[in-house]
Amino acid sequence: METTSKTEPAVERVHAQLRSWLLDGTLSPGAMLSENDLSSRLAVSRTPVRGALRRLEAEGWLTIYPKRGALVRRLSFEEALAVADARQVLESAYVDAVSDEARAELCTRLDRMIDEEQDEARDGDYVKLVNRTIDFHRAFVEVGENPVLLQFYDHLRERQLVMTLQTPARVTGRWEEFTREHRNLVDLMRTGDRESFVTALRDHIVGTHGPVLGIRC
Amino acid sequence: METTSKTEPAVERVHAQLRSWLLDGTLSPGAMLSENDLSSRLAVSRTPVRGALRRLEAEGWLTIYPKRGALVRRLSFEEALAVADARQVLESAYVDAVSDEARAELCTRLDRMIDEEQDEARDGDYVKLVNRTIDFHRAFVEVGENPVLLQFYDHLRERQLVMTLQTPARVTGRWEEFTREHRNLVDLMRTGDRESFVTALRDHIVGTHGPVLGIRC
DNA sequence: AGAGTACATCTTGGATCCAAGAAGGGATGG
DNA sequence: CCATCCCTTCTTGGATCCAAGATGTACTCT
Repeated sequence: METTSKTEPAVERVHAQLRSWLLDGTLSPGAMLSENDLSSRLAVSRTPVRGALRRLEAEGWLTIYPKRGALVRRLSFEEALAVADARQVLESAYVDAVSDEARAELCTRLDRMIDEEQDEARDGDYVKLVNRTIDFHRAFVEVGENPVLLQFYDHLRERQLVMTLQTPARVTGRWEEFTREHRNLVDLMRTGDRESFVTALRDHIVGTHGPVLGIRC
Repeated sequence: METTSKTEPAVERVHAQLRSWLLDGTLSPGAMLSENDLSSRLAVSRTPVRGALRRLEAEGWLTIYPKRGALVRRLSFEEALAVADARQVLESAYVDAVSDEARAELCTRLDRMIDEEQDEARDGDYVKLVNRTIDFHRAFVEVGENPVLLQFYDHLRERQLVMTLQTPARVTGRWEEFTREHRNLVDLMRTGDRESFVTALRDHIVGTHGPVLGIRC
């Protein structure tokens, strides 16, 4: 039987720490990681660090060059486009492939989320606002109730997050526009008009991440 | 130990070997892996084995229970359904989201593949036939020219492959039907009728994978 | 002086050592 | 006779040791 272990292995802690450093920009793409440095900084030996690096490599965060070191992967322009396109595919996957009740339920939920978006935009709480928009887009995938796709989607968003961290904050005063586009997406979702939804979503994603992709890479 | 190729680290070889063992059924779901056993069998120390296990864990093949060992993951019924659904989402992603020329080109290519399917079905070359059908379905994703999605798709197929290896039942006499359904899919793709394509694809995948809830087609 | 080479140093990869914990078995008590 | 507890043994996780390769520098030869 599987019982929960009392003590968490060091490799888990190291992996979690490195992962959070990757997500908050402490370790940015192009950085070269030293096992010695990490092990001394985390007060463990090189063994758990190596295990964590292997995992992060398999997760697509790093590329390990034999005898040379671990490099934090930087997405190419083509890969960044592919990530955005993949997001678009997943978010529009269930527009016309889910029951009417589920779709109606989703739309009321989305409406609530947009209302909260507007409140937070008024309050100027940008951090919450960003999280809210992430949840908004994620909801289009959640409705499919497919944990495999959802996990992959989260992976895509993490990659995008790292890319945006690289660019100097440029999202400032377009919240009104975003909210309007979000409302439009919900309307199209409600009517089940897949064709229009796809094009609107593409414009929205390209309009949001396009500058990031174009300016910086 | 000293004559190992200097360009390829041992951990790479171990990882590749374990991966192939997972794909050919030598290591089947539910198996418990022993580091000592693997290291002696592969004539390396436990160190590269551990690294390979970490990578395989991150790739979703194993779950490592601390202080207990590595278990080859067995997909639950719900996960198997999710994988099949995810495949369906990806294969139908570009039915109406790609240029007419690309779609026409794809369809002629698919027609050729079905012709070769029939040839091989006549010859009774089932191994080639299975690979051909895999290529057939993959082509629907390839047309999107999205390496990120394609890699994910391959991952899904690998998981399905392992599941089919688990089931002793082999589908042998339904090739005519499969070919007919494939022709139908190409027709729907050619007209760009997404609605019908999705339902036909769902029936096809469920019809083939449902009975054993492993894979086939 | 410039280029090529040899060396010194640093880092990673593999092997080994040691400790902690989990599984199994046997003894003991109810 | 069965359940519980302890002890032995085995496996994994972490730390350390050693070797091989890569980098950078300084020296030498033309």
